[in-house]
Amino acid sequence: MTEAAVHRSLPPRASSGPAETRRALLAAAGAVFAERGFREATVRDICDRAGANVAAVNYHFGDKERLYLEVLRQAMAEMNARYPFDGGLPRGAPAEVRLHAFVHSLLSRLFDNGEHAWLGRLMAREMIDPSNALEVMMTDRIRPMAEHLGEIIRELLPAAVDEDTVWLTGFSIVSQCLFYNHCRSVVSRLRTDLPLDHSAVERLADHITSLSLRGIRGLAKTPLSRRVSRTKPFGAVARRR
Amino acid sequence: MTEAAVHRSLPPRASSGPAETRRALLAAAGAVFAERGFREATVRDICDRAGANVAAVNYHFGDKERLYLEVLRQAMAEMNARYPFDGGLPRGAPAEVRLHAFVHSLLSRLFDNGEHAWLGRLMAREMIDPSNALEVMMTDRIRPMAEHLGEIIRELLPAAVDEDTVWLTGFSIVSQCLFYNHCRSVVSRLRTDLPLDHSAVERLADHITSLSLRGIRGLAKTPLSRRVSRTKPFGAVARRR
DNA sequence: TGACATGTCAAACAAATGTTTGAAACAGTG
DNA sequence: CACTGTTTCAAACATTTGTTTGACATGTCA
Repeated sequence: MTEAAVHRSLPPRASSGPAETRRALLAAAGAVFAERGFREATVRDICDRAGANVAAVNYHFGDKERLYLEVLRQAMAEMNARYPFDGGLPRGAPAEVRLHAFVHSLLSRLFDNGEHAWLGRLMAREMIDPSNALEVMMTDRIRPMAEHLGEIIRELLPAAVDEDTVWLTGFSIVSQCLFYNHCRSVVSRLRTDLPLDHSAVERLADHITSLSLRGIRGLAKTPLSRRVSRTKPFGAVARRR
Repeated sequence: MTEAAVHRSLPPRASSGPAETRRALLAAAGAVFAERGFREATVRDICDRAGANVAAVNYHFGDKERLYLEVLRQAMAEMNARYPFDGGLPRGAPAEVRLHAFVHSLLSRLFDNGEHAWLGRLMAREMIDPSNALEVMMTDRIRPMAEHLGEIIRELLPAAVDEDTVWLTGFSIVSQCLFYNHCRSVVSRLRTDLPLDHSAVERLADHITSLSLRGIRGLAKTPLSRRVSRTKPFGAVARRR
């Protein structure tokens, strides 16, 4: 029995007590891990922000790494529920509309400024410095997202197109969204007047979707024109020119 | 006598000596900084790999941070010279061709596997965790690159188009390239058969360039169709729907 | 050769950090 | 109240890490 007041019907939401300590630790840890990265984040900093003792992390979570994984799991679950990549659209909607909803949902998530706003930064860190947490991200979010986007793209392309092209097209679309997450610091240094928050989502989603749709439609009509002869399928050994 | 010929006119490129120590430290530091990040990289690790004493970093560079900045400066200079973003093309070449050269050059740089292959990773780190080094990157490479790409895009778009659109289009193009740098770990987990080295450059450059060109050309013809009414210029306050 | 500047090295230092510990505070139960 | 299990806390511990230090080696040059 980890909690003292189980026999009461009220949840222990007082401003102190074990459950509150746990919650405060998770909240503080998310911010600190995203701000500083796993290694550079210190449990002392986390505990200070949570108003808890240094030993609290080890008592409640075992060690720093298990706290990290728990933080990630909770934030992923909440953000996945808040931003479904179908944007709440039915599967029968036109592919163009579903693509726009996908892009809009992804951008909204990246520009979220709520409790878990730090998740984007934390995920960017994991992609550069993969740890066990990246596998959680892959199965919980990235693989399902890729699956969903692949369906949309296949609907927009002729059936004859190969899988490589579907993937490359998906990467092209996702990359345009993630750019504002991974390169936020660069964008704000290049264009200081460009707001990198939810107020930019509509404009960016429209831009990315329309540019990509035209790119895809053209691809459907003209299957790589003359360039197809210069390219090799992946897996083939390419020689330097 | 570790090196016999310092007093001669020959540069001290023997396998030991002060200059060689410096060189070995720079080489080792680049790899370690990119692998582990500035903070997590240890001078002991760097010195071990360089075959030097722990005190060598402080003796030759003052402190860890000045070593870091020196590493970055040297690698940037070498990579900037090796991969000019105009791809060696004259300014008079058609914009479509120059765009392809730009994308090809950027991808080649990201997939470089030479002495400074680690620079891409180090830059990705800086974008997530900006330090003084990011300013060096901005002035040495990113701002000139943005300038160059802007010229190409303006040539491809009607003169009447606003600057915001030029920037967004540039971001769309660059993002598709950087994706394979920042999200390399994710891509390789999604498609294990996709080679993320120079053998993929041709294919990726063709894909990104053609998709983007169609997107741009469509933008030139149809200026955002009905969607233009839903978007606001940056700087205007956007309301939630 | 002998003084001198330059590099190199092992050892030590001080600060930071994840974790442990033992005591104290607390709450619930008989 | 006494007893028990849970939670908190200050202090301590063991490592790691950037940097310093003083001795020693090396090459230069008068």
